[in-house]
Amino acid sequence: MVPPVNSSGSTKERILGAAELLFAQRGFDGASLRQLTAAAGVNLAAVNYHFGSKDKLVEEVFRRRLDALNERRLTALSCLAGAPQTTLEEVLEAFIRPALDLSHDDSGALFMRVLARAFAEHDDTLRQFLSANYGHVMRQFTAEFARLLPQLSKEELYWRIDLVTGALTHAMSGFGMIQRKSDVSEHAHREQTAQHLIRFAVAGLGHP
Amino acid sequence: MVPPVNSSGSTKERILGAAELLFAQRGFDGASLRQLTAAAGVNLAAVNYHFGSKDKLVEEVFRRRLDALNERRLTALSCLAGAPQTTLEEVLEAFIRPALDLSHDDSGALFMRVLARAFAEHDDTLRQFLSANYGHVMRQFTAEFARLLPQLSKEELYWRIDLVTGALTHAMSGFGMIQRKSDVSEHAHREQTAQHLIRFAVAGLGHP
DNA sequence: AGGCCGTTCAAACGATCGTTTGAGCATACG
DNA sequence: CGTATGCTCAAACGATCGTTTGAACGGCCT
Repeated sequence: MVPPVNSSGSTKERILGAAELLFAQRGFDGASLRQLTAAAGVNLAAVNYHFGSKDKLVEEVFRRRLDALNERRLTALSCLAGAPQTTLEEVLEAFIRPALDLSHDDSGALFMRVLARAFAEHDDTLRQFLSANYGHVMRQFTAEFARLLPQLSKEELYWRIDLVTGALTHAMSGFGMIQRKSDVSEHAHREQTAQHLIRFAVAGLGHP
Repeated sequence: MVPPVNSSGSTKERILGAAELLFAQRGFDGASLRQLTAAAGVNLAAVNYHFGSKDKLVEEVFRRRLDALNERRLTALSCLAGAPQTTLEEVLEAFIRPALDLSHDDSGALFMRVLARAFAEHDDTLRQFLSANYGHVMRQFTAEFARLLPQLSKEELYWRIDLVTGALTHAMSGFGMIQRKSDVSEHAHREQTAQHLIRFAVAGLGHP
């Protein structure tokens, strides 16, 4: 049913790549270990051998991408902290750009779909994992937003951050689907996308 | 594992109610017909007898809510069309209010979770069903947005609508979770929520 | 009463699920 | 050379999945 796609890399990485693809296409429940290992071109037992269980594999799929993504986000944010006059747009750029760079290549775009699924699932185990491992990133950005938007009540700020998060997740989860017009360069398209997302986020967060 | 919850109504409606709850909690794949029929207090075979298959049951869960929801949206929109000077805020109110009214009661809020899941799933069958049955609603609102925001290019408008849709879906899918503070009335809380969503949507759609 | 029809029921169907097992293979080290 | 060690493999495990079956039940009509 699912043709083998990966023929390079270690067994662990072939599994992670195939998992990212099939989790994005069919969900965590929908993608079976048999489809997954067949697509990766590895034995069925390899998942339990290398990762322990299917759930641990799911966690590893997230960890592989989010570790690098959130590190880049925090780096970009700390670079801004040095500047005397940081703007809302710059902070949002520090948050959005790394995610856009990630979804630049196909597998990265697939991961954004996986992430959007995880948000919609409302699965407690997964939420606790994400909160425990990457909650500090969101907390740091939230603090910065609060500093830049002192006129907003705490409740109002949380509402806006929640709405912006939803918009960005929804938008970036669709990147694998929409066809880029061939008459614009890859770089120009990415720049346009970044502009759309950032200007929308600025308007949503900072409107009077 | 799942206690029976429904003890009133016809078999079909008990199934639909339990399906809404379990689809929201565990997803379309994750909720089995055995859990579902046990929660509804009906026999396992009742689903296939009354709905034909599990997939048809999923469609019926959507149809039951979306028929009324989108009819109310279109009614509210057509009421506005008569007025000489309609504002962006009024059109967004026509779109958002019916959904908020729906998620007023518990089962309605659960359905918003189901809807958010369907968006994240990117399932082709389900998308075609939604597009075929309710695409005209989105098209009508889009036309109204285009009329009210003539300065926006078609591409820019689609981007903003997509982002606003994502924000609203994300926000409303969480309504079942967050606890309302007991010191504000139900009605006041709903009014505040509506204000947050509408003002955000106005800012996201209409910013210069 | 008797036959019909819509509905419910327990039981079973084959398929597929995540996981485990134990043998087999290769490479590295003494 | 012998033997650990890390990994892969086919095969099987019990559980659970969606769906089907045929008998049983209950109200309604003639």
